[in-house]
Amino acid sequence: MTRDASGSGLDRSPDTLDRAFMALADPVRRAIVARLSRGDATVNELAEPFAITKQAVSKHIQVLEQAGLVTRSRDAQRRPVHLDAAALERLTAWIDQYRLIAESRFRRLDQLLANDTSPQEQAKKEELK
Amino acid sequence: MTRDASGSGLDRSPDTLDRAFMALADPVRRAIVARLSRGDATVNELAEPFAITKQAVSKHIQVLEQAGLVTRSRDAQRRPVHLDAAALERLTAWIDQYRLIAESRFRRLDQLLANDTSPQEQAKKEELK
DNA sequence: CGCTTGATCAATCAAATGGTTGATTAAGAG
DNA sequence: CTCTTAATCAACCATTTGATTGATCAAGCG
Repeated sequence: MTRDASGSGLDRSPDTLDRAFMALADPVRRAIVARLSRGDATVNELAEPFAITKQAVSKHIQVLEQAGLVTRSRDAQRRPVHLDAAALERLTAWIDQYRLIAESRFRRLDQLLANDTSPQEQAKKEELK
Repeated sequence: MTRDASGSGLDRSPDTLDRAFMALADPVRRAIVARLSRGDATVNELAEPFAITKQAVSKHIQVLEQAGLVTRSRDAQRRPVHLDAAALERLTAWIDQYRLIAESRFRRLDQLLANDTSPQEQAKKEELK
């Protein structure tokens, strides 16, 4: 996957949506997001509830960071991880974009069925396929 | 991977969320979702815009189906694929759940900052989990 | 300075994934 | 029945990923 497939050379690197959805596809990373929603935390704090090493958690955070979902700052030798709520909102925006289209289409179809419209009008409206 | 092993009982089995986010992590599958938002379609119709075989598209649809994002029915020898808007809504619901928590926390923090709080203390206030 | 803590880097390994080609099933059409 | 179309199944290959262990780096602390 991730191959160009179009010859235009535009899709060279996986975009932010790829990384963001991929990041949330893992239960450990989702748990990290859940934890971070309540406040910033360090790698060690995040690693504690799980039966995986800190190195693994560090990698997970790298994934979340490259997906733009979290940011990291410096506080002495600690590197607190911060959840970016705006990035989450961009995800829901993408999903809703198509969800709303599908729902409005469903509502229109529902109306047609309720109104018992003439076959010709139905055929017209059905060109949205 | 995908192992809970934490005993906290948060995420146990290969969840629907896993599959759903994983499904949307692929640009081809997102394009399929975008196309399906405008109406049901067959494998061949979906495969046409892409430089991949119909078998590959069939696999993508299987992934989307196991993620609960689409359903398939029978129409003679055709098997139209249908987008499940409710499944998309469940995804946004999960994201928003934590996005809203993070945002409300940010607003509280914002209020604290407005009350003349130095950046160092900001990190300490972060302990309001 | 050496020592401890927090975090990352590096090499490695098993398992999963995306895609392909080729064969096969399901349902109609001639 | 034979042929065509739609779609899936099956075997296979290349790449990627998650996780581990061991070493390394960075920043205080005694």
